[in-house]
Amino acid sequence: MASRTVLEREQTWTIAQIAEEFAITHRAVRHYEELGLISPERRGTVRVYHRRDRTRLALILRGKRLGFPLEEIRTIIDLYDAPRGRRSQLEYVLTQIDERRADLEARRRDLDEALAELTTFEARCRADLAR
Amino acid sequence: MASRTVLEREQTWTIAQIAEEFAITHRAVRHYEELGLISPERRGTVRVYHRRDRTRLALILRGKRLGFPLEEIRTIIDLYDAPRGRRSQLEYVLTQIDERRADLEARRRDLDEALAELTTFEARCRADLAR
DNA sequence: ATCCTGCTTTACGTTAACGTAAACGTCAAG
DNA sequence: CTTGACGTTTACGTTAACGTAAAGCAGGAT
Repeated sequence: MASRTVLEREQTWTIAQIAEEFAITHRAVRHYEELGLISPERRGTVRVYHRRDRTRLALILRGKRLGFPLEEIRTIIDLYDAPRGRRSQLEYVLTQIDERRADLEARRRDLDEALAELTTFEARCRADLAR
Repeated sequence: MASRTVLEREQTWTIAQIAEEFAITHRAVRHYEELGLISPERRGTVRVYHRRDRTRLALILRGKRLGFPLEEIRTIIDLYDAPRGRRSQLEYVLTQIDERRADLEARRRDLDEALAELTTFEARCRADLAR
């Protein structure tokens, strides 16, 4: 029993460690919490972060890099650990997944287009240079 | 000479037509102008838009869909019709292109990652559903 | 006991990207 | 010649995503 508690005691982090590791400010971390994107444990008044929170933070930051607003990011990552008990809920989640996929694929088309233009433009520049 | 002027008279658009076509407001169009992203001709006090402006607007909106800030979008599309006269300028433009490409490819990695996760998540949901 | 360090809340400030009047010019139609 | 229908400038309002003090608690070191 003693070894069990030791082995299963999962690691936690402070807000400073989290901020440091993800290269953001504590203010930003709390802001994400205010918007309901993460909800760390409270020990008394102090925030304690678990692996779950780190996972969500990684998703948040990737969402930001992709240019999504925080509110939208929230609905997305909430989707990932939504209760998928009843059949109706599962079906709802599946439709949401489809919407998300459509959005992401549209973005990828834009992105590939931009990259393609960049390539042909570079070719023109190199041609000018070789002149 | 008469046919020449008729044939070469290039088409122009009003701000209302532009806004309509791109599904944005006239206010947004003027905002982009204030930030120097487009610079339509002036006939007296009135704005006259040419094909060039439409091209830039398309680039602006795609940049927005990709989540870039307008200031950054400006530097990007300015790059496209920067003067590439002197060799030094061409070389500068080429380095800029490389930076842009790196940025876009990083985004694509994020995007593909997100899509992959979505796919495995969907599989889990479908499995749950088939239970 | 006090001091420092880290954490907390509260609250006002800031930047970006427009929205939203307000108030005025203009030109073709009635 | 007076409406409209568009166009223009000026300017203040709004939302998102934090930044930036300010002021206070809490626990370990001296």
